[in-house]
Amino acid sequence: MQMKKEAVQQAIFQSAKNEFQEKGFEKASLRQIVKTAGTTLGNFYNYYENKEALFASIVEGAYTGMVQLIKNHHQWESNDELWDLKDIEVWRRELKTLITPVMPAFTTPFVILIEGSEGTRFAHAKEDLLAVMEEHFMAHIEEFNPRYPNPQMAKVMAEQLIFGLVMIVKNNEDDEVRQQLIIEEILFFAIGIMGILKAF
Amino acid sequence: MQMKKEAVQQAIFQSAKNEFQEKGFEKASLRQIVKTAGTTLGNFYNYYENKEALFASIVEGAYTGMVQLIKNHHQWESNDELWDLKDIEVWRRELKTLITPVMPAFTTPFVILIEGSEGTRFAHAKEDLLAVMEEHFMAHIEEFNPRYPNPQMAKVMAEQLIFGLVMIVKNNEDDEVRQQLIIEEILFFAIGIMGILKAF
Amino acid sequence: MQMKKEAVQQAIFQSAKNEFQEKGFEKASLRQIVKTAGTTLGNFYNYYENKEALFASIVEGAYTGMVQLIKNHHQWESNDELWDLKDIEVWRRELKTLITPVMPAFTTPFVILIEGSEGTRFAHAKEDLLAVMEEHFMAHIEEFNPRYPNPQMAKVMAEQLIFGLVMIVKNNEDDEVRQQLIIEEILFFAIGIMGILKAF
Amino acid sequence: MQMKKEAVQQAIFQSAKNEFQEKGFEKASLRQIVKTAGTTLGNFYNYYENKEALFASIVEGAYTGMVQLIKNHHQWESNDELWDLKDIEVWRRELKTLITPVMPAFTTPFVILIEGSEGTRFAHAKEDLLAVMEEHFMAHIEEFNPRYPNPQMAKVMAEQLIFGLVMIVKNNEDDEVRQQLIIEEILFFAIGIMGILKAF
DNA sequence: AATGAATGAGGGTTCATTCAT
DNA sequence: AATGAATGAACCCTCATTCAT
Repeated sequence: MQMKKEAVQQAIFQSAKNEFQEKGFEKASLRQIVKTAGTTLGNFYNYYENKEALFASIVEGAYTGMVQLIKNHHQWESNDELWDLKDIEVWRRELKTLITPVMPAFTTPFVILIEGSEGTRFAHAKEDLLAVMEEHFMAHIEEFNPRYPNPQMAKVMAEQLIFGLVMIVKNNEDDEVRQQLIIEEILFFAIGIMGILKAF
Repeated sequence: MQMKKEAVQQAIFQSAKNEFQEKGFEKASLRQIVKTAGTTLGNFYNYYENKEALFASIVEGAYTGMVQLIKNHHQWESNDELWDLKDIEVWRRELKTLITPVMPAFTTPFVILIEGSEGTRFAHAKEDLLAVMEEHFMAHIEEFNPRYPNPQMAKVMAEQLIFGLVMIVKNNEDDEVRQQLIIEEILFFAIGIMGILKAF
Repeated sequence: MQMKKEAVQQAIFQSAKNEFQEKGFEKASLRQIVKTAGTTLGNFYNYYENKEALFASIVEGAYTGMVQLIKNHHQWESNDELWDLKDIEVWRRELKTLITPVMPAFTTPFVILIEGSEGTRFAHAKEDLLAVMEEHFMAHIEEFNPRYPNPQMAKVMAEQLIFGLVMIVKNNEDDEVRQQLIIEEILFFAIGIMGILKAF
Repeated sequence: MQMKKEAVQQAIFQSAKNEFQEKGFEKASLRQIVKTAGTTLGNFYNYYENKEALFASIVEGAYTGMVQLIKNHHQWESNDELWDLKDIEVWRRELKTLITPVMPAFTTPFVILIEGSEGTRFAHAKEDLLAVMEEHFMAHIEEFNPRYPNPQMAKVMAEQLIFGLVMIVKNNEDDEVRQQLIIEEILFFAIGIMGILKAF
């Protein structure tokens, strides 16, 4: 019973994407993955070196994309004059052009990378992204209201925003929809933060 | 070597709370729990029927509390006249009185219930809370801007808010701090949502 | 079906000693060991941390004994005036008093340590002993015939002597017999070496 | 990508020789062998029936050579008048002419046959050779000192001599050097044995 | 001649749970 | 109340071998 190589590889890859998204790296079972893919455990090792290599093959692209994003994160700030605009629709348009080029980053592998990489060499990815985001939020607090008494919110915000992005990707297959929701998400954060900072 | 019954039970209970919070139900190891508790695997079964019963003992209170909260969630709406207040400090004061009675709900067991109950009979708890919250956010959309083109954000908001509460509890031991951050969190959501809804 | 703890531990230990001696660490099968010991694989881990810990429990004593022997190996030289004695029976008596205190080193665990420790943290033991022995033989060559044209024999001698000791232990259970044969072995080496060195 | 048949066969053969010498039959990995040989597992079976057939192809010559040597071993004795010669240099010359014709026997395949054939139909080869050698040494004991109280040394000697030959071949590539060391080895044994026998 | 897909058995290890003591 | 011996299933992984292409 022989299949085309690529077909099995693809079957394993897809099956693994599902399993890893549902359970994360550690809880995911190779036995389950290969069963769903319609092959055997022994045969799996004709396609991937081991469990972690399979995981890496799924997540690697998302990881390097994320690293790039982090490296260029100072560019985000450059557009912060937005904050002064009164018309929210202008924000939406601006955000759209800003977001479009990084949209490829927000796919299922990104979700797996953030939520499911404990136990792998990518485990630090989430922390790294988190650190950058927290710093970013902290900078905003410093800028707009250095006397804001709850700076711990910067971390909460960071975790929440990343989690929100993950949820958007997870619950929506369509690229267009994802982009629109991400725009709303960012808008929501911008407005919310300005709101709680302004008042003190 | 015999200890007072209650002391052992407490040791197991505390140790389990840590283990379950760190790893969730499925990844948590009874061997690790009893080792930290200073007893043995065999003895464990003198105190709890099995792994899930131990989990239940930790999470049950938080669960029934959550169910109560959900049952009474129509009361939340009643105070939504808040939304019209201009002075954000008034909101903060109002929220404080609103939040205080439900603060006991937001403790470690709540975190475990939401994040770590996969594989137990409490697995649905998160979904239930989520459904109510989503409905709640949806109602706000309906009320303030029925033509808002991204109603999927209701679910994102719901997941995000719950996650935010979990993060606040997880990262802050002090009750006072927790409460303050939860107030900021809710404020943040209120302002953010109003912001993205208003404009259309 | 419950046995006395010590009985099972002993059964595993003995079974493992056989298996390790026959196959060495890497080829030895835990499944085979526990089957011979009359227990199950799962139960094995109630007695030993893992395969290597079991191996270590067998070999550790022999290893530290060997290290001591090596540390004190300069004492061997001090008695080399023996070499001048004409009467071989005097040698035998001298060797007996020399050998007696180190006899406990030459047991089955020593055999396993030398022959079967590849793949464990004891893998270097054989090399260490070898190096000391080779150096020892080389010193004799230097002393008695620095012009001997085949100094590579020092290494061959070293490997052969160690191997001979291992064989003696392996093929003879009785302590008395072992000691006598070891004496003959050393005598044999002494005479043989002097013989091939003298002539040049 | 097709190679000349013989070239592939040779590549496998050489690669296998290394692998079998390093690890022995059972621990040797066909996957490793074919990888080093630059071909694939599947293709391997176009050249050899299975793992053991490959092993046999390497070892067969050494085995039949050894069998011949054993069959003719009575000839060894015929030259034992050597033992009476006083001048060791004469022995060396005599041994050289005696050894030269059998030198082709002492090559890598011989090493593999002796050290690495466990798990194959050649497993008994070492025992066979050993038996003959032991008998040989025993005969010397009978001849020179029938009252020697440690006849078990015959077996030790046999094992040691074979092992020594293996070590010499293993550690020295050059044929000339091998031959010289083998001569020294035999000399060493002759002198050593005479030494320990004489005295009783 | 050559590839690599597929199988099935075996390797060491961890786990929750049961039960005799 | 407490121990730890015992089980059986599941985990990831490697292996020699077969076979369709």
